[in-house]
Amino acid sequence: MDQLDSFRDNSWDLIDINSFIDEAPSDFFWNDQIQNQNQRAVAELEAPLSSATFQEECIETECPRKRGRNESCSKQGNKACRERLRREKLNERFSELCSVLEPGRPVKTDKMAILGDAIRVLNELKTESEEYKEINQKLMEEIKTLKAEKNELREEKLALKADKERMEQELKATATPASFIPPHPAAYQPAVNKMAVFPN
Amino acid sequence: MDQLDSFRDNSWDLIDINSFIDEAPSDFFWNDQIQNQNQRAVAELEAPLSSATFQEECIETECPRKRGRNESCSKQGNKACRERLRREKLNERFSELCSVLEPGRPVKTDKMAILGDAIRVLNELKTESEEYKEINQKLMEEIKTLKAEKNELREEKLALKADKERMEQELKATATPASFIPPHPAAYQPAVNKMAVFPN
DNA sequence: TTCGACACGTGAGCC
DNA sequence: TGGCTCACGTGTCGA
Repeated sequence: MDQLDSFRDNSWDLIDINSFIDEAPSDFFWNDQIQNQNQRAVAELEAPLSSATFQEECIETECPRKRGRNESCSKQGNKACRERLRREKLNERFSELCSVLEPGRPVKTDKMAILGDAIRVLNELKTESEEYKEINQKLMEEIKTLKAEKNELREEKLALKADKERMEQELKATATPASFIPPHPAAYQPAVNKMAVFPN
Repeated sequence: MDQLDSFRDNSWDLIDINSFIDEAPSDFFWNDQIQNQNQRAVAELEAPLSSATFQEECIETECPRKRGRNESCSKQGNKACRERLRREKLNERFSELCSVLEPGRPVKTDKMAILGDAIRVLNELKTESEEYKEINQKLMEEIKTLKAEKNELREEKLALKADKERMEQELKATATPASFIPPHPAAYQPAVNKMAVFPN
């Protein structure tokens, strides 16, 4: 505000200059430049050396008519441009981080919020991953137990099957010889059982 | 961007200004304070109001040492101080993010690297979590299958057991004289009941 | 008007 | 020595 006013106070000479050299009167963006120029003017006034270098870079980058943003002054050697490039790269990282954070379209631009979200999401994902890992552990243990039980059952089943087959053979064998004499009457009860189980 | 370009566009007049006022004898003490003072001088020249506040601040903080940091000028209302506070807060976020990123002690200070790491770790955790989730799914399916198989085995085992026991009874029964022929199955039922109730 | 968020150019300091 | 990262103060813009 104050600066702006003061800029206006001192901007007249620049306006004059612009009216001379600038064939693009539709350029309304010289506020900063003017301010910067003023600062630089003073800096140069007091530091001729730095002013010289600044002069150089201004000359070398030239940018006679370059209203369009981009890397018009990507010319190396210019510290300000390099710094701006660095800032742009940083902002790209921010955007990238933001897009990774939430694939939802609208990309935030608030750096503070992006960092905060990143911290939050990072912690959430960490705990989530950890929880899944624990669940996995338990599931695998359960699988292990189930497999063991299954094996046990299978063995028992095989054993029973073997017993059954053996007994089937035994039954066949005992059914034929007429000379066979049972040792004790109680042993005949099963026959009754069989009758009951397979009445038909 | 535009400002910069336009700034360059108009930079020559500054050079001219320099050529006017420059000639400055090579003073070798152009340290920051002087620079700041110069800038402030210009600011004041252009903005008497803000310059007053700024002066105050400078007096109160003194600022003999440029990067003397800390909150010496925590004076509210000062834009520069607020901006610095904002920067500090942002840096805190960066540190926090970094510590979340790698609990390993050494905290990085490279913002670009921190953001890059954040993006990387975020993606890694995402895929990791996703993988765990898939594995969980498969493990649960496997458990389901195993349980089904186990149940099947148990049923088969029970059936075999029943068969076996039946056959055991049968064997005992067949041990009786081959000439024995039961007159009627129903007559033997009580005996079966007795057997069932007192199997031993 | 004021305040927050950014971009800017620049000096400091570190390899 | 130059190129970098950062801190700084400031201008701008939108709410």
